[in-house]
Amino acid sequence: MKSIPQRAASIGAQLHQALRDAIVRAELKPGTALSEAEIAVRYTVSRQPVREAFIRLAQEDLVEIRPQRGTYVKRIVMADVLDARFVREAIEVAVAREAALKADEPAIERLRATLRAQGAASGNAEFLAADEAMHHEIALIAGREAAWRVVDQVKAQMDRVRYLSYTNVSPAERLIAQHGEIVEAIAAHDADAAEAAVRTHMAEILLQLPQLAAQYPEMFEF
Amino acid sequence: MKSIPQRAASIGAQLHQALRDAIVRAELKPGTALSEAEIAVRYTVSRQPVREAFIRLAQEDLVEIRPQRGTYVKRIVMADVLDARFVREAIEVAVAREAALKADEPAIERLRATLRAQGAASGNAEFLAADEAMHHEIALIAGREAAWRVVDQVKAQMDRVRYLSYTNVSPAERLIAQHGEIVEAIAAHDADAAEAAVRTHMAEILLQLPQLAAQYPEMFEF
DNA sequence: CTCAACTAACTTGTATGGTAGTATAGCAGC
DNA sequence: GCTGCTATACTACCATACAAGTTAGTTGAG
Repeated sequence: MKSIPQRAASIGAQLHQALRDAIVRAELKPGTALSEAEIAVRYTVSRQPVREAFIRLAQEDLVEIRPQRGTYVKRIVMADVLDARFVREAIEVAVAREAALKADEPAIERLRATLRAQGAASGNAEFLAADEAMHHEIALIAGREAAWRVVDQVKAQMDRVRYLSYTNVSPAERLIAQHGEIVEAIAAHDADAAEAAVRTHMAEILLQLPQLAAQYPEMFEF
Repeated sequence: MKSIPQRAASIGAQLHQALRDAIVRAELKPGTALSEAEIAVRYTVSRQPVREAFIRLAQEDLVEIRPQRGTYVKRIVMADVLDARFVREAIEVAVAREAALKADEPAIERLRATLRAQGAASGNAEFLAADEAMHHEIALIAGREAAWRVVDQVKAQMDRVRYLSYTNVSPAERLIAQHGEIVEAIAAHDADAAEAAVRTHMAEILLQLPQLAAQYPEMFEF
């Protein structure tokens, strides 16, 4: 871990990261009005970097810029979440199949390690981080880092939903068990089983969605 | 076609669109140095909107902004093209399967119409536009507009390759025949056949890539 | 009381000046 | 001829000022 000086990222980029996190974690609630000027004074920077961060966020569909009117945290649109799920399933199925073919012993051990880490996680945020690490690791094993970046972008819409409830609707053990099946399928180099396990896992969010939409209606659209 | 006044998009957004087109069509060659100031005078606007357009392009991996150094049109990275292909295949396979299940008679007729339009297309740009229309139509039939937006973004890396050669390596008849198979599979509501046809079609670019990389080495990296 | 017009306080969009970091060409010294 | 410093001409980045559009509230006429 030789993290050399590494020129600090531009203010605009830092802001983008910070705001993105806040939106995904629902600290900035859907529908909230942002304002270049307001954010600028809060972070004691000029409006320009804030504006640039907004542009990045708009391109990720996390905020909506309405010219001369204001910039708003996008409400969670049911259809968008379902579409994100669809895309994510398609990509992750293909990734998992490749991982099942390519996985060697050390790779499998790394997967099992992330599984144990997730079991030991305490708290919602930590659990979700471990969840993400697991999926990311599979992509790395398949040698599809770029594909993971697409998934990472798309799944922001899904994560917003997951962060809504501190105690997830789906119990942790259930999700960990699903992860276990994926890992074992990959370890067995069984691509079909891996595909099936991923599809089952990806269907899980469908169970949470209606309940959360009923619980937080002001955050959803439609 | 009632194109109401429709507030003109911001200069930054217009520039983004224009530059994106120019890059994908290889009018701006890979490796070219851009410059906020230079583009600004060329379009007679200030540097700020140019800067914002650059940020958008950077997020799409079409340019690389090197702080205090310059902004460059990204070279075509072989691995990126292959990854884009991988993601696109994963998504379009899933989309085609859904389309095969959902397609009704008028939808099938629209597909056949795009096929005829492609046969009548003259010139490379027109042909590629028809190609894109075909894939887009399938996504619309499946009701996966959002998924198509992801494909559209990812496939920019592939289109850059396709625009390199005015006479595509793969003859038009061959590609049209492949499209025909996809359409007929969807018309027959045969999801498995549709999947197979899409995978065959997506493999086509793999044949062009090595030849083009050899022909235009200065545009590639690695 | 009703409603239209004006005003004031917002919003994002654009232009411009200045700053700091980077690359390069030229010159001095060896 | 080669190396190392220095001036200079770039670059992206940030701050600030101004412009133009939107919205809400207030005021005044009917």
